Amino acid sequence: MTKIQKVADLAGVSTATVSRALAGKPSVSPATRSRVEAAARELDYVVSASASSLASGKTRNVGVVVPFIDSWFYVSVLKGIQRSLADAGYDLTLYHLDPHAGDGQPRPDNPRRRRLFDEFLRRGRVDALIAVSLELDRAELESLTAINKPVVGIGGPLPGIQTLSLDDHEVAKLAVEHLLALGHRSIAHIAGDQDFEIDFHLPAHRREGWEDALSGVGLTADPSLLRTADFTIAGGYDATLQLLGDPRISPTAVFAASDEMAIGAMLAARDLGRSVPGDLSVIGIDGHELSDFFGLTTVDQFPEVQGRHAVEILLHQLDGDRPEPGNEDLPYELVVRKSTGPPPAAAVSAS
Amino acid sequence: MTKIQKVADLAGVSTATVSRALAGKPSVSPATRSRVEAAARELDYVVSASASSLASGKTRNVGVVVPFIDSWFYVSVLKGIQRSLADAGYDLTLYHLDPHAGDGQPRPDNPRRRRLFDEFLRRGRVDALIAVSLELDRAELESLTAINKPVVGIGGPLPGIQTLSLDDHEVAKLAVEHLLALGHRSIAHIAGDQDFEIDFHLPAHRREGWEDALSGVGLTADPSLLRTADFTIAGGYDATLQLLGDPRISPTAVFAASDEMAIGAMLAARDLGRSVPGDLSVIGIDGHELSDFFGLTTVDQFPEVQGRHAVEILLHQLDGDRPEPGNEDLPYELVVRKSTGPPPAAAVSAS
DNA sequence: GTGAAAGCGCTAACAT
DNA sequence: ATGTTAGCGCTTTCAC
Repeated sequence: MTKIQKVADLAGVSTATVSRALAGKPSVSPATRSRVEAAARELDYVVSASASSLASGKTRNVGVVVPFIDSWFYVSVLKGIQRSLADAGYDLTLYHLDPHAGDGQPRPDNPRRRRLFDEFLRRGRVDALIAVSLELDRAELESLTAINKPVVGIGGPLPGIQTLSLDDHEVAKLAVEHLLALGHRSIAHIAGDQDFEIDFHLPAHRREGWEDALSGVGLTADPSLLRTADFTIAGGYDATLQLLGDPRISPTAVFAASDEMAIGAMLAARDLGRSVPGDLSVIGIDGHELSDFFGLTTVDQFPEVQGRHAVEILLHQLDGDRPEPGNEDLPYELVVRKSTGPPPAAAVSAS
Repeated sequence: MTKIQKVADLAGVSTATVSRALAGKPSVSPATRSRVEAAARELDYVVSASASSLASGKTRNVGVVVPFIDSWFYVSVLKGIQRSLADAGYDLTLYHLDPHAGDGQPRPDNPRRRRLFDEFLRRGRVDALIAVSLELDRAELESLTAINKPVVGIGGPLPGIQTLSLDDHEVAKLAVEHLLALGHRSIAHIAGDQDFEIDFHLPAHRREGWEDALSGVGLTADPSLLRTADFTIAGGYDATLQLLGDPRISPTAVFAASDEMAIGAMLAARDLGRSVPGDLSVIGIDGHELSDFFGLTTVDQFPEVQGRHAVEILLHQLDGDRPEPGNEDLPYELVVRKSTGPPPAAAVSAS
């Protein structure tokens, strides 16, 4: 392995100058810089990450913690993060804390989780951290502030930390208002179930958005029009089977808390011989890659952009900018496709 | 930050002993060991990753290179890798080399790719590397062997490197033979398109498996029964529309090179009023999470297990075991669900 | 089984 | 603009 001294010798300068030249510091004359660069290239020299980190205290590596790595949303966010980080010359160390695998609630005594906070993050392997949909308890927040490294959270709020999050309440309201504007009055909701409440009560916020949009036009959310599912296509399918099979209700539209559940709803409607949107309108939230294929109307939340934005903030903080604790709302956008339309004439006249 | 000297002081031993005790070395008396552990706990001490790496040459970090991070297969492999690595106390640094974003073919001059091999991997940030579906050229293979770190490839073969791979030819043959055994004689194939040939010619191998299975029973693969698509549901849907719309052919079954394309085929058949498997049988390859929901018959390739297995091999090599260059076949399994059945009676009598 | 001491390879004052 | 030097915090011979 070639080390810095050799490069210094070949270039006829000191190791300090080599270090400066290669780090792109301004205080190096152009001539020297190019001689050093030539020598480094000649010798195929690459700085040792550990030596550099030890001496400088910087790793050029960012940790990312996600609750799931096999769900579309998190993967999209991760993709955005990875791209931006790579472009900035940073590595990305991936940590996974599956709340469904016991990495969730029982915080104080969850070994995986403790280990992440007590060991992995404190080994000094990362310069900063991005926490996606992680609700942290007091102790964890303290660990984070104790290591004194920039942290940005996607999903929030998190006290003392800069976070980005979607206004789930407003997003849901927008989706339901789209249906109301089309004339729907019996709007069912497929909410995320308990297991996902860990993410800052996302299911509850979206459910409340549904309720509020309805009361906005003088309607009350009918509990029998509410079903919960696990955010998957299969879950949405089952929930819709229940909704459409119940003779006591007759929803003309379904608002699902995720695109995957909405797609499940579309498939269920079709299997029951109901046309979408002729007999039933369906809307989701996400901007999932499949929503275009299925012609699903949705509220896009641009997860990849979320990841990119988080990195941007982090890089600023690493550049020395002061963090601005608090929560920033993320952009979203209603994308109307073919799964929503006016309610069937029968329903309108009946109401 | 607490450092090792403080722990040594508190425990009344030298820093060398603290290092040994905490690293679990055998040459420490039980009494000393527990005193050191207590002191470390008391002081909330965690070793500095960079100092440790610099002194020992080991990072306890593994690099993983994937071509895509937003496709089901790679995410599943990644999940398996991440879990196993975390359990073994290793971190995982994620590198992404998108062949579709110009990170593919033009190897010698692709900056992203060069940078990964020339810089990132040589900075000494990782102890080992897992390359998923990466076909490496001579120069890259040399870089890898030059850094003299364990490497295992998923997808292969790669000269001089230990690889794991699916026997795509056999897997495809099995899928088609399943259809043949049910009595099908007109079997279409939706192959992966050119863009994916980069992965060790996976599309070609699967297509050849289709051809060979057919010739095994004296049939010839009809070129008009072959379509290509991009491995997505939408792609499979379109391809199937073409296949079923062409009046000159009348396939009774479709073998798709991936589950997502197979699901697209099922949806297309349904939209055209053909029942699956009544009018058309469909089989895929993957074991995708959606295949169960759609009742898709498939050949499962257990991607998560692939990831776990790769880590297992790596850890052995890291433990000092000699690598065994060469390729190892991965397990697969035919999973019969409801998308395949005998061909319609009309087709059978017509043949 | 434990300690002393010599690095690991680089960066950052400080000096010039 | 460049060189000198003192670490960064740990691990690992080598002694004992």
